[in-house]
Amino acid sequence: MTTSFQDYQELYQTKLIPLRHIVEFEKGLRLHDNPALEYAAKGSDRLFPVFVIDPHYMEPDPNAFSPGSKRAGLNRIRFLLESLVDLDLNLQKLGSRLLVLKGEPSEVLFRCLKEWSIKKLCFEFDTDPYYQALDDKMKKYAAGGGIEIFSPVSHTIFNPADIIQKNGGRPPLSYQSFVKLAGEPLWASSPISTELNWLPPVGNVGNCPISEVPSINELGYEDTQEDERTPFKGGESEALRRLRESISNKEWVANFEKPKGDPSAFIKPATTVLSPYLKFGCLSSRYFYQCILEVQRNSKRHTSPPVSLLGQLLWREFFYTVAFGTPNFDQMKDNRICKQIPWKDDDELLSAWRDARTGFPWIDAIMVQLRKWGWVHHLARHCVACFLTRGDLFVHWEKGRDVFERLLIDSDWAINNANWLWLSCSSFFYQYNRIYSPISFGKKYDPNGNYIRHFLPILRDMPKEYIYEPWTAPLSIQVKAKCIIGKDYPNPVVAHDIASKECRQRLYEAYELNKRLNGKVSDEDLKSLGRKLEEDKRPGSKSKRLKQTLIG
DNA sequence: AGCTCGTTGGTACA
DNA sequence: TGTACCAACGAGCT
Repeated sequence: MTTSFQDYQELYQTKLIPLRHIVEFEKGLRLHDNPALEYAAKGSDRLFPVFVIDPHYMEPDPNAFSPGSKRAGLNRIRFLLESLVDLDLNLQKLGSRLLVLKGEPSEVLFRCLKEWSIKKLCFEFDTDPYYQALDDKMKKYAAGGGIEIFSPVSHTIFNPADIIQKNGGRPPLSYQSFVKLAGEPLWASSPISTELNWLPPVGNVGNCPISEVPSINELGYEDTQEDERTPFKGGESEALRRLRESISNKEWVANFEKPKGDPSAFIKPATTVLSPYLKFGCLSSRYFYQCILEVQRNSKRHTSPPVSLLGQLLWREFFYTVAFGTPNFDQMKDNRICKQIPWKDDDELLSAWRDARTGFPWIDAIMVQLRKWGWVHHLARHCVACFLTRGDLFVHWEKGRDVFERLLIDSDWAINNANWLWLSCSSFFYQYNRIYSPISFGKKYDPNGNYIRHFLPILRDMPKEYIYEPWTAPLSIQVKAKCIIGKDYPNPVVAHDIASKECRQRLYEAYELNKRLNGKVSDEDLKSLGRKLEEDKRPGSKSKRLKQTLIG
């Protein structure tokens, strides 16, 4: 004989069956300011803190271009595992623990809900398409089973849906209009909860296969050497330590100006490096916001958005909002805010860029740091993204996006795609004449080339006069520096002066096409422009025309 | 239709 | 270190 749903209701009310809740962690790997966790804990007798290891995300992929899974490089997987270990430890301090399960997340969760007779399922609201799909499945299932779902917005400061609604159903497309719409968060003047001092005990897990947080080896990876690993350690504890360290220098916080940061600083990075902790929710963006606000209130003067530290958090909010409100945000096709541009499909140029073989030391050093550390300075990201797309190689921004998405420990679906749209002049930013020089930009910050020497040791002994353009060094100098260009270090894949001019011309024509067709550019239109541009490139081509003739 | 403004360019010149 | 010039974009507002 089975027990009906109504019978269960009565049993719960009379407390014959303890009230069992699940808090499921996706991002939000923290105890502080975690509304889903607090709500799940409230009024429950048994709390099951769950994390599901999705093989799709975590299983080794031997075909990938770098160690890791299909979707994530090993540095980010390690960062995630460290964050889970820390979360588990922090839960244990309150008499709870993290229950790790493996499998397709919705299947695993359905089973848990059934096996543990769960009444409430709580998880943080997530705007990423991958989690939206999962969360929708869970909501449908729960609705059919009389299970309450609580899914608060706590990964971002503002609710993207609110902002979009305020703007008449479409996301604002400029930073300033976003800031105006967003205003101050409701809780800006009243402290948010950051202390959690009690959790209900974990219930009997029955037949569900629970494991500890796996190690890298247990997931099937061979561990990399220490100098190939990111120096940044995952977890809430490390996030809060880093936060306190950053904000302890009040003057630095108050006077922060992003564009003035030094992209070549690597012993002590010019920014907080809190991005990976925000990405995984080891650090609450709302708590971070509150901390910065407090420093500003106690300072005589401080910088303002967009360049201030608070302004950086608002960029994150802006991009989350646009990404949430724009269908096909992560591609050029069928993306209403993305310019249609006939990018080249050139795997050789792409792999030269990806594998740090462009022959431009500034670019290659950044790509080495990206691969080893999983983090590079914001402006360094700009340089390599511009170089790959509109600046020099004219390779599709989606290709570069994929590489960043894999290698960055802070790679975040909304922010990564937004920045590639930005840097490729596909959306948000359109001044395609402004191209970062792969030679002079880095030199400005680091004339001696210390950054290059560190990440490209083959160029360690190259005199500073040539280190940004080693192909110009006389052979005798190359011999003395033990680095022959073309043998020990590659020749440049393009001549920057020529390549960048050509890119400008291509962008000009693509913009003209978008204007003429009012953004409705078909595949055929794009292909035909692509062919025309290739034709123009040929020396002595009859169809070669300059901008001036087109304007006239 | 016209206006202002825009997270962070490069180069030449004072 | 500051400024003019390059060439001239779109979003959002009036």
